[in-house]
Amino acid sequence: MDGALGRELRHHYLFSALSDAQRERLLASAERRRFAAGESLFAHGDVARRFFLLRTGSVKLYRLSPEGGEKIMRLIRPSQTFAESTVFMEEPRYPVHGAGVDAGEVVAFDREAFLAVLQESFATCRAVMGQMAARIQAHWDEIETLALQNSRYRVVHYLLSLAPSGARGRVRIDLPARKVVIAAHVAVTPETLSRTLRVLADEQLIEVAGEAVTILDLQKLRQHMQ
Amino acid sequence: MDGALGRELRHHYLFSALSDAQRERLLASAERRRFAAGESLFAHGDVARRFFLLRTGSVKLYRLSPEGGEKIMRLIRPSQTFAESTVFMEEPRYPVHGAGVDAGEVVAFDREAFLAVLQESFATCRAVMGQMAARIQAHWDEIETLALQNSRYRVVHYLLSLAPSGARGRVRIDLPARKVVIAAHVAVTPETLSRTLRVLADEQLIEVAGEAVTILDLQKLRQHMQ
DNA sequence: GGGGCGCCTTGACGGTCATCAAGGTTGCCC
DNA sequence: GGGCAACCTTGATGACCGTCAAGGCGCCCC
Repeated sequence: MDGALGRELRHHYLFSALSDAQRERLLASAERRRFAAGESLFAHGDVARRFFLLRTGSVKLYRLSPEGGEKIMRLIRPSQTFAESTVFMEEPRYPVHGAGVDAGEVVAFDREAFLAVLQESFATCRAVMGQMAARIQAHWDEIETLALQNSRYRVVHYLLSLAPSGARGRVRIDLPARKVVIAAHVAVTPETLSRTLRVLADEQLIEVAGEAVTILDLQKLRQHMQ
Repeated sequence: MDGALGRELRHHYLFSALSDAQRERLLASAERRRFAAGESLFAHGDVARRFFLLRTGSVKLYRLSPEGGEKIMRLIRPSQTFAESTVFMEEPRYPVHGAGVDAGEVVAFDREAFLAVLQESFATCRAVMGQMAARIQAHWDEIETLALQNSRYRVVHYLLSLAPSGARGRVRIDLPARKVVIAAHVAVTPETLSRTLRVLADEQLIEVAGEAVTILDLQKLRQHMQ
């Protein structure tokens, strides 16, 4: 057992309402797993016996288009959980592919063990439901982004979604991944992403330096969406 | 109290695990509401005190794009619930607009009352979580659809999503709404939808008669997506 | 330091689809 | 039946963005 991991769980809000004994039970059936960049964690359609907590590195959830293009549906950052929703499916199967972007480590929790613990803790049930509600809301946002006809709006919408909610004025953003990955996430080609950022920079709306994007005036950029 | 509604709830899987007393408590705080075509039920950003069960008619959940175009995110059919996820938000606000498409009636349940009942019923918690998991999966599918670059794929993908899962060969589908509405749902213009259906018909893949679309060969249409 | 390899950028071109505009079809009401 | 209003279809045009191709830039390793 790993003390650091135990502490991490105690502060993770999916697990914070559990007793120490319950957390230990969960961890007893969990598996820690290192993964390399590009390594697959699970495939779309696989039977889902586990869900995950990312400790380090980054992970992409994606699907493959008919032509083989990969559409990234979500980028996972450390201390986020993913594939929790499979826990509640009648016939649990992963609805997407999951693979490493940058090497790291996940904790893979056992579905059955988690369900057993949930049964004893309404507070944790609520946390899980809250988490899923947040996911659903994030999906609405993403669906909205993708439905935006032109790529410029999609990119701007995405940049705005990365800015802290309370922010104003000048905001520095670190892109969570390489630009190819970002492009796959907003459903444009890397070329178009590059060009779009260029135009935005030319219009003095942003500055780009590698993976650091600075929004020069948040309000002004927001207005551009209207 | 309405006996028919009570019976309906007993067979709805979000409520079926409740005792009669619990169902009555819920209904006591619920409101029945008739709505007209186009009438708003709630606006994006409104504080959410209620979630809904549609009894008759149809409802659209949508957002407005910068230019004022309306992107329909989900079409609700009778006996479906919607906006359940707001129940679990810290600061509950509707994440989309909701309005009638065809006139009908909803039951509006009180958020707090539902939470109180949930606390007493793990089985219902599980049903809710299952429901939300299904929503999340549906969202993945929709996000995938929208990320598909060309409109033809989007339309075909949508038609396929309407076919019963076990079906084969010739399948008749009734579009769940007028074509303008469908178009807004797959994020194309009505003109493009019309042309796309025309082409598919010319290629002997489907037949269109008003709101009835017949897929002539399901397998063949599926292959067209690869 | 130089070569090679990713990654990103820039350019040219063509297909797809949104837009604008007009015509057709259906159903309803007087 | 005639007129009107939705809704849908069809046509013409042009902008946008995906594709292909080439060039630049940083980084690592020899």
